[in-house]
Amino acid sequence: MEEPQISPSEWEVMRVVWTTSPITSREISTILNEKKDWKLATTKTLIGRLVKKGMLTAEPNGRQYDYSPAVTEEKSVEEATEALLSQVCTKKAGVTIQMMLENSTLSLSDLEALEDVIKLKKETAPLEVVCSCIPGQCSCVH
Amino acid sequence: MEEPQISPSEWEVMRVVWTTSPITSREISTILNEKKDWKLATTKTLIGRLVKKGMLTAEPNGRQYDYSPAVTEEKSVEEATEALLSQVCTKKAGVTIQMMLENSTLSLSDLEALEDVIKLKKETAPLEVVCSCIPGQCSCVH
DNA sequence: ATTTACCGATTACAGTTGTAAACTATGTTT
DNA sequence: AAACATAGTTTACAACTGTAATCGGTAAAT
Repeated sequence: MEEPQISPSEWEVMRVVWTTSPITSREISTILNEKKDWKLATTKTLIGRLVKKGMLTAEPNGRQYDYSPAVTEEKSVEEATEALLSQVCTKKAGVTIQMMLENSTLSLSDLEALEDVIKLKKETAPLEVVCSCIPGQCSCVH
Repeated sequence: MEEPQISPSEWEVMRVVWTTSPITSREISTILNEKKDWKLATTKTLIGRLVKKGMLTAEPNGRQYDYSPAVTEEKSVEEATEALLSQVCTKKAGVTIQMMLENSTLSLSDLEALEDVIKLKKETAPLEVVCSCIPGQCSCVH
């Protein structure tokens, strides 16, 4: 029952389809040639796997297909962030996000938006986050 | 020259060693039994792979080894966050971080620390982040 | 001294991922 | 009509992952 994941190479393809859809395999391949030294066959393989995983839909159009995303980029990014945060103790989510912040270039409006979110969250923020790690997988004292 | 990555299952082992080291394979296995239905052999395989990848050091102690981390958790988490952000347009780093923020439980002091970082970043923040995606992989107008 | 328990190392084996060639069928060009 | 180009599909194959059994050696227990 595990949700199929989008692998890094597959993600390259998804980004193209998220940006432009419907789109053909040849167009996807042409776009990706700017970044990846992939043969057309490689791109086709990745597209095929994404269709099988239910990440892309394939609409027949003549003798070829028009591909479109079956999942949104937002949802996919969200799942990726959840996967990341699931790997650290809940108490470390703060410093992890802080690290990302420090390592990213953000615009003034990005930062203001973040401030707004933080301001809101402060209204209901706990004094302390509870750790739910099993004993031995983080340094919190249970 | 690719840096070997820590797989999700291997990450479970790393978390134990980051928390307690030096530590033996049996101790690691015992701790993880709380969370994973792994046989001792499975844990040993993962430990072996981590040693081979240079993520753990193995110090002989009698007829067994004491394992310790060869990489820090901070550095590893940092690389994981970089990998995540490399998958989205630089212009979307802000909303991505915002999403993580919204989906996380953070303490008051976490939020205040974030505010401090943001305040500092605002001093040198650009009005707009430049996108460096190849054409077709994001919706920015180049 | 044997037997037993336990250690790391080797082998196993299917599924995923990265990367692509070969194949089949159908349009297109000459 | 024959040759060619092109679309998707099938097959390939090594590396990595998840999960574990088995093996070979040694320390401990009888």
